[in-house]
Amino acid sequence: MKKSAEINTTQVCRVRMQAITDAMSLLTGKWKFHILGTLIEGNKLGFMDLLRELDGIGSKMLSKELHDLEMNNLISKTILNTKPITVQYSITEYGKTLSPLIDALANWGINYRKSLYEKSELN
Amino acid sequence: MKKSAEINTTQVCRVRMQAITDAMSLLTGKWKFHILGTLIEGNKLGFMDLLRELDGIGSKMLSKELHDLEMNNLISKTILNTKPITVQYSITEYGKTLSPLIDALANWGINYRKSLYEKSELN
DNA sequence: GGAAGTACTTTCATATAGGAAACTACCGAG
DNA sequence: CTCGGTAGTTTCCTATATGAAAGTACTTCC
Repeated sequence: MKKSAEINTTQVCRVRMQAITDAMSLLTGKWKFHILGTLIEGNKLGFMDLLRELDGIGSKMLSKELHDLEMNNLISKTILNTKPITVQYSITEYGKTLSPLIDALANWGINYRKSLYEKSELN
Repeated sequence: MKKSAEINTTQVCRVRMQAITDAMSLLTGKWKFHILGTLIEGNKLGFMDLLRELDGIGSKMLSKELHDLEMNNLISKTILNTKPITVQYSITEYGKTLSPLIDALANWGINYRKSLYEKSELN
C-alpha cells in the first residue's frame, strides 16, 4: 500500500541526498578530480604546468575549472610578479579534506579495472 | 626548465588518473549515486518505488540509469511473475563496494554545508 | 468497462559540457 | 624584431545530459 516514498523521506536520508547533491555540484565534470589530485600531488603549479600534466585538457576548460575550484575555496591562486608574470595554483587546507574521497575513488577505480582484467582472464 | 609533464608521468600517477577516469565513467550523471544510495538503504525496490524515492527524476532517466548500472554489474534486476508483473532492483555485492565511497561523498557534503552555515553565521 | 497501478519507451526540445583553434597581452633571449 | 614562453580569453561548433509529456502494454479492483 505504499504510494509515496518511504525510504528517502526519513530525515537522515534526505540530509544524505542533499549532501550528495551538494558535493557533486562542486565536483562534477571531467576534470575536477584530476586537477585536485594533481595539485595534491604536486604542490604549487602554474597554469602551463597543469595544462601539461592534465593530458587532453584545453586551456579554456582548465581556466574555467580552476575558477570554479577557486570560487569554492578548494584551491588558491597566487600571482607572482616575476619577470614574466607567473601564477601558482595550490590546494587549500579545505581542498585537502577531499583527499580521502579522491583516494577512495581512485582505489575503487583500480580495483574495478583489476576485476575487469580478472574476468577477461577466465576466457 | 620543465617543458613537459613531471608529476603525472610517474607510473603511480598515471594509474591513479586512469582509475579516476574509469570510476567516473561508471558513476557520472546527476542520479547514479542517488540510485545506488537508495538501493543500499532500501533493499529490493521496484521501478515505481525508485521513481517516488528519487525526487525529481523522470522515468526516462531512471530507466536509462538503471540499465547503465545493471550493465556494469552494480545493481541487479529481477522480474517477478506476480499478478501485475513487478520488478525488483537491488544492489549487487560488487555494488556494495561503493558504499564507503558514497559515505565519504555524503559525509564530505554534510561538512561542506556545515562550513557554509558557519561562514554565514559570522555576519 | 473505466480508473489506477506496474514498468517502461518514445518523441521532442533545451541546456550544459566539452573541445579545437585562433587571438590577446606581456616579457626576455638572441 | 622575431621566437618562444607565461597566462589566459574568445569564438564557433558538436556531443551528451536531462527533462516534460505522452504513449504502450498488461492487469486488477470496483
